[in-house]
Amino acid sequence: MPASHQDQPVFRALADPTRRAIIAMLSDGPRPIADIAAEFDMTRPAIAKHLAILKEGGVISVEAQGRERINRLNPQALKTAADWLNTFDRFWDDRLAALKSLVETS
Amino acid sequence: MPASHQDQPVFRALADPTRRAIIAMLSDGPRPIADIAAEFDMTRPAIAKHLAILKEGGVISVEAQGRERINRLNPQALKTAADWLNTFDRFWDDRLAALKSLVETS
DNA sequence: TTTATATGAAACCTTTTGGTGTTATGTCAA
DNA sequence: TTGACATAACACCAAAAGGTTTCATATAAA
Repeated sequence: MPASHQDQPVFRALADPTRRAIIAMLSDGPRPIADIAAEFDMTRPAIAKHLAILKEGGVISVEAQGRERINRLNPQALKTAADWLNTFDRFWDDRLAALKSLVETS
Repeated sequence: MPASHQDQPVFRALADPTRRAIIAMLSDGPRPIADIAAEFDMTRPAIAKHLAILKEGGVISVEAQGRERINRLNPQALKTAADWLNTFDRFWDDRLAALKSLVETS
């Protein structure tokens, strides 16, 4: 899987430590903004901006539920980035690479 | 493998499309700066800055050779980022996840 | 030794990023 | 219906990012 121009929003989303922490947090289940913001030493608008960038990257989807907006992780976007990185896994993991190609061609 | 503060320089290095292109380029073998810069519509100092950021992230190492400086890919740093992302692979690849745990415990 | 080449390094500029505070809006609950 | 709550939507700011041009320095080659 070659480097694609389309990957940019995902990698941008991953570039900030706060956003990676949000990703990890949402992997335990969806949450509203205020709930997320409570975990950080940062104002809610700042978190809202991070969520907007995560959404642009397709990393989360947002669903309105009454007056709350539920943020849900969309792992497929992470797979995009993982796929690109795993292109290089021949450099560090020959055993796994061999197995993977076996599985994928079966 | 949990999100680590230590990962930041690597993810920062990956955030720019030019730098990802350089990474892909160096995966075919080490190159001097001018050689890399020739492939981009950008001045050499700009490329030099990107290389500095890649080096900060541990993604490349630089070795002086006469008046040239050879830039060599260091895949281990990429593994750091890949490991973090692959933490989420249970969401998209159950078959591979199962196999992986099998391999890793053998 | 002179000249060309490969790079480093500094000064500068514009845009983006990551924050803040404030105000407006829609929804739930008393 | 009134008040509290969850969020959106500014306007604003400082610092970092991503470029540029210019100049200095070290090495190779003529």
